[in-house]
Parts: sequence; structure tokens; C-alpha cells
Amino acid sequence: MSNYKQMNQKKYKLKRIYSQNIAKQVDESKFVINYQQELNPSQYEAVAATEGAYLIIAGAGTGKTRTLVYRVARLIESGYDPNSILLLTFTRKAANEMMRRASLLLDDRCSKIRGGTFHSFANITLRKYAKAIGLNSSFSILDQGDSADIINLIRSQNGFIDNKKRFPKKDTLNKIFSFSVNTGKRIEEIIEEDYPHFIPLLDKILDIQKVYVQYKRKNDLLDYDDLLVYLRDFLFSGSAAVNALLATIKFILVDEYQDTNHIQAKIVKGLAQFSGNVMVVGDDAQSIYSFRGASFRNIMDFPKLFDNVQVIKIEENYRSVQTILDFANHIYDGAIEKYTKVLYTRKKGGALPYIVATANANMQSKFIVEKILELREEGIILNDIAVLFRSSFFSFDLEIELAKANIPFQKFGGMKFIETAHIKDVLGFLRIASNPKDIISWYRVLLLHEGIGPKSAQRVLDELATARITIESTPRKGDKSFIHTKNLVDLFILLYKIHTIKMPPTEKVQMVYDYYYPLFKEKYDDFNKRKKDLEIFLNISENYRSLDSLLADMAIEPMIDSMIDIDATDKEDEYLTLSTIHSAKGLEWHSVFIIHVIDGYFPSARSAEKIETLEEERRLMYVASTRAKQNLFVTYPMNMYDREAGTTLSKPSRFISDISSDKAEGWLVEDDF
DNA sequence: AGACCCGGTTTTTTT
DNA sequence: AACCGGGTCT
Repeated sequence: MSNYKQMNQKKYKLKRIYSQNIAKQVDESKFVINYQQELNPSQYEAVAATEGAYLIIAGAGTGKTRTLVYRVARLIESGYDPNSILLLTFTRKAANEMMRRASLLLDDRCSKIRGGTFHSFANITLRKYAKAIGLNSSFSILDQGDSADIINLIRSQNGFIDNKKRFPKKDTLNKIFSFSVNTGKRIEEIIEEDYPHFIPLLDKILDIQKVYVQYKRKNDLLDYDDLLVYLRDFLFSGSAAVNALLATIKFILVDEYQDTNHIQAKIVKGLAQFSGNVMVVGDDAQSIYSFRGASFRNIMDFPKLFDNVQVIKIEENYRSVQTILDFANHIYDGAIEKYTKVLYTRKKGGALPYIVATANANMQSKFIVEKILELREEGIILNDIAVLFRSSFFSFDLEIELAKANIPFQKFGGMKFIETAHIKDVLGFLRIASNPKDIISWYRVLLLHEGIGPKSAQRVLDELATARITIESTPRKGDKSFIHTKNLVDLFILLYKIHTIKMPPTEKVQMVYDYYYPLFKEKYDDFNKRKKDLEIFLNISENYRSLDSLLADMAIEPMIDSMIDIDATDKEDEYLTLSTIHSAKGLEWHSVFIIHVIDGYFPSARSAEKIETLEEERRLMYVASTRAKQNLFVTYPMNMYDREAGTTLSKPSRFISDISSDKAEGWLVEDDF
């Protein structure tokens, strides 16, 4: 690069002027917001920073979001173009929330910054610069299930399976491939470490991956990992297109940096490779995504990524009472490797967290229902209460009890709206309309029809491949093609219409709905519950002007959860939150219950086998406990049958079993509830 | 031959 | 509860 050469020829050394120093000279009175007064000193230091690279280590509840929000406002107040600020967050919900808060703080300019997840930013960027990258700008995005379906197709073809040996399932293969990309580990290593029983099948597994990669290339398909990989490669391609992109981005802010993986770290590096203006915020104690290739070491390695990285620690907790912090600190004390200091708060006192043992799982549910009603009597509304759990299915029993007691709730995590079979069915039609080469969707849609199984579907696909039939034109009468004999004419007419005719996406969805409804009713016994989801989808589609953007959004950020388990009471604005701990990230409640804290489930028996996974479970428990502001209830049933191990689990989680009585109060719930 | 049904097996966590 | 594989029915 020419710039680089010039620099080398210079005889003198460039010295960076630290932004801190500049900040001190800045006349604070020119700002609308009184930053110094509204922030604590370390928050202020982070907020006042302008140029340069910063690592903000911010413990749980220390006002991390607040800091980012104020920094955005201040950059804009300082005169920087909102569009030159890029805020990368973990979910789009988080990004929207920050922009909303910044707008309230300052003004509407704050909503004009660029924000989103790594994946959504990749999606937009790759489409915009598709030509320079050598991609088809209307590529489709594969979600996890789509990837697995393709892998399944490959797996069942080409004689990969011989019936004698057990062969990895589609989800397993998908996981292995994805983990390989996200960690940079070779497939061989992953198999040896985590799936030693598949070592004899290594060659076949590698072959499947090869075919999978080719398949994606050929059909303009990108899975989640590809989005990141293509973006990274693009950023380091040195092309004019990259320079054009980077010229428009002056400041990069990254939230939840502890949960990024090495590709995302490279992307951050790539984005700030010229400007060096980057601020990442995170907490190594809250790193809970290593299963996705995230490494808490990433945050430790950040200072190596850029020159003169300044590290700012924010340690005063504003969320929880001291007793809860003591409890959380105790859990984290047991960690093998730790970097952050102990959190402190000025909120002295508070009740001790309760550790509640119940006779069985149902008793646990009943206790929680009872306690929630009590809290509500005390004036704590349901929105201030949450029940958290390690795995989505832990809450099944509780959901039944809540329904019995008429307590409205919303569940987060677990089954996603978009992953429900009926929504995938509808999307299938739309995806064919958008990309007639989408074989997976064809397959799915064809199989919905009575009398069409894998073989007939394949015949239709063959005829499509040879263009004997096509959706570019309406099927004519008298045409003797396969679709007539199998009565698929109506399907082809529908697909022809939604593919060809110009109309708003919502009208297309409506047409699909009308066609699909009878099939849907036939396919699902519980179609009445599922119907709600279809209506919601119809509503969502009204917000879109193009089918492609609807489909892309559905693949990347389906923010809506399935309504199957939720009854009508949920339309009320007061509701209890049920959430996986992962989905509770960054949130807080007055009172928090953590359920199923029983050894063998949390930590799970599998994760207890390896130090790294066990440590991650510990951090997860830490994240869960630091969500609470005032009350924390940790509950466990003393009698849980574990099918896998064939034993009965009864001990509390090892993370809390040795806690002293000055840190938590033990309770026992007896039968006579 | 191919669609459909049934029963045994296996479950984190998410973009 | 969903998935896979095998067995049965049309």
C-alpha cells in the first residue's frame, strides 16, 4: 500500500496524542449533556475518548450500556457524522435499545448511526459490495436448520451411509463444520477431541464437507459462518471497494466483546485497520459462548490487536445489593482463571440470596408460583421478575403451573419462531419464489403434498433441473408433465404468480397462506395453536417492501418468539419473564429465580468432563446471579431422574454447595404446599 | 416402488 | 419432542 511506503521513508517517529489528554482540554460547557456529572470517573473516561483504541472491561451491572450510549451521544455532539459510527452488538434488539436511549438522551441524530450484529452488518456489506467480492448480490442466507437440511441431503446421497455403522446425524455434522470454521480448528482435531467414536468415518465426513462447500458456492448460499468469513476476507482484500467502505466508517464500537470469536476479532481489526478508532466493551467473567467458538481469551488479546490500546476498568456496580454481589463473587472465586476485580456497590445490605431445596421438580414450580404471587402482593410487578434456567426445557413443568395460576409469562430462548415447522413451510414457498434454485425449499414444499414422498419430489426436481417444467410460465392444459399426473398444477400456478407478479410481500404471504392452510391443517394436530404464528408472520410481512429483505431478516434476526406455548393472557402488558440464561444476557430484574441448579443439570454431566466447559458453566451461573437487583432465589429439586445416566440426581450444583451461611440462606420446601 | 406409520434414541446454550 | 431408521401397507 502506498501510504505505508511513505511512512517508512520518514525519519522521525510519529507519536500518538492520547485522546484522554485532549478530553481534559475540551470545554465541557459546549455539550448539551453534562457528562461529568452524569457519569462516574471511569465511565466518563471511556465516554470522553475519541480517537484511538480502547478496551473497556466492565463488570456486570456497571453501566456498560449506559457508557456506550453516552459515548455515541458525545461523538455526535462533538460533530461527527452519525453515519460514520458503527455499533456492533450481540443482538439487533440491543442495538435498537441503545440507539433509542441515545436518542432520548440527545436527539434523533443518534438513531442514524449504523448498528447491528456482526452477521447483519456482514449481510448488508456483502450485498452492497457483492460485485467486488465475486458474490451474487441476491445470495440467500441459510440458518442453522437450512444448513443441516443441505448436509442431510448430501449425507443420504452418494452412499455415505452404510447401514452397518452408526453415522453422525445432520446436526452433529453441521456442528462439527461450524465449530471448525469458528475456532480455526481442523475437522480432524475436533473429531479426535469430541467425537472419537467417529474417527473411522473421518474421510467420509471430510468428503461431505467438501460437497457442502461446493453446493453453497454453486447455489449462491451463505450460512452464518460464511457471512463472517466472507466479510473478513473482504476487509483484508485491499481492494478499492474496501477502501471506499472504510472511508465511511470513522468509529467502531463493539459490545459484549468477550463473546466474539477469532473471526469477529479479525473483522474488528479489519474495520479499524486504517483509523485505529475502536472501542470494545466486555467482561471476561461473562463469556458464555465458547460452544460457538467464542473465546474469553479474545478480550485479553485485544491489546495485541492495535497499537497503544488503553484499558479502562469500570467496577462500580449499580444494579445489585451487596449480598447478591457477594454471592456472585463467591461463585466466580472458584474459577480457575480470572482477570476482573471484585465488584462493589454502594447499595449496602439487602436480603441474603436463598438457596431453596424442593422435594421434586413440580414442588419447585409450585414454590416459584407461590413466591411470585407473594412478591406481587408486596407490589413488585411481574415485569420486574424473571425465572432463569440453563436449558430451555427446564421450564416445561413451571409453564404448566404458571398457566394454572393464571400468571402471564413470556419465554425467551429455546424454540425460535422461525424454526417452527409451520413457519418454515411458509418460508419455503417464498424462498422458491425468490430463488427457484433453492432445492431445499422445493423439497420441503413438495413433501407437504399428499402422495408426494422423497422419490416423487426428486422426480419433480429432476424435471426442474432439465427445465422440462419451470415456474417461469404457467403450466398449460394438455401438458403431460409429471406435475399433472401428481396434481401439482395448483402449486405451480401459485409459485408462478408469486415469482412473477409484482406485488407487496404481504400479499404474496397471503397467497401462500391461502394455499397452505388446508395442507397445514392436515399436517399438524395442534394447528390451532400454530395458527397464531402464521398470523403473526402475516403481520410482520407488512413491514417489508421487498421479499428478499423479508427473507434475509428472517434468517438473520428473527426477533419474534413462537406463540405456541403462550396463551391469550399474554396480550396483557404485565408479564413474567422466563428465559434461558443466554438470552438473559445484559438484562436485569428486581427479583430473579434460577431453577434446576442441580449437579448433573447445571453444570450438566457432559460439561463436567472438561475443565473449559465446566468453567463456562460457572460463568453462566455468575451471569445468572448478577441479573438480580434485590432478590435472588436459587432453587433445586432434590429428586430428578436422569434418563441418560440412569441415576437420580439429588445434589445441589457444585457452584453453590459449599457456600457459607453468611452468603446465602438455605430453605427446604416440604410437601404440604 | 414409494408413501406412511411406529418405535427406539437422543436433548444445552445462538447468530 | 424431534429425528432416524426400519417395517408395513397401498
